[in-house]
Amino acid sequence: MVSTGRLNDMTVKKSFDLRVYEAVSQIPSGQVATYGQIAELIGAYGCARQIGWSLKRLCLPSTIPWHRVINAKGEVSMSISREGTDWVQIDLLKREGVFIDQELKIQLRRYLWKPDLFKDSE
DNA sequence: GACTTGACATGGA
DNA sequence: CTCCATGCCAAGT
Repeated sequence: MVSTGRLNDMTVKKSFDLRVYEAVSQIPSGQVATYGQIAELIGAYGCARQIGWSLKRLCLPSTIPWHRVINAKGEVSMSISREGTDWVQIDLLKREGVFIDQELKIQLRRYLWKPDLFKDSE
């Protein structure tokens, strides 16, 4: 809910993170979603990078299935900055039954989450 | 306060 | 399919 009243910067940022977390929480086990999907879902199309930042802030005390968020290439985003949490993500996905090949490629065709939002509108 | 980087996406070559 | 350029926004320097 975006109120018309003016909010502090912290509040705005916080709400953004919260929206990200809520969207991510909706991803069912055994499925994955892309950063772009999440961004579009919270009404921030094109802001995929911010999704990554939001998740980075959270990560550790995660009741959120952050590991189900991957990039559009169908691969877990690997980065030295993550201190190996990327590999943890891969492990978690595998435990949920998501098959990942040697190239770290995931079949989006098969595991990509389909939000209820659109359904059969088209 | 400007410049560079980064857990990204999309479209054209 | 891969590589390059552009857009987006926040954080670090």
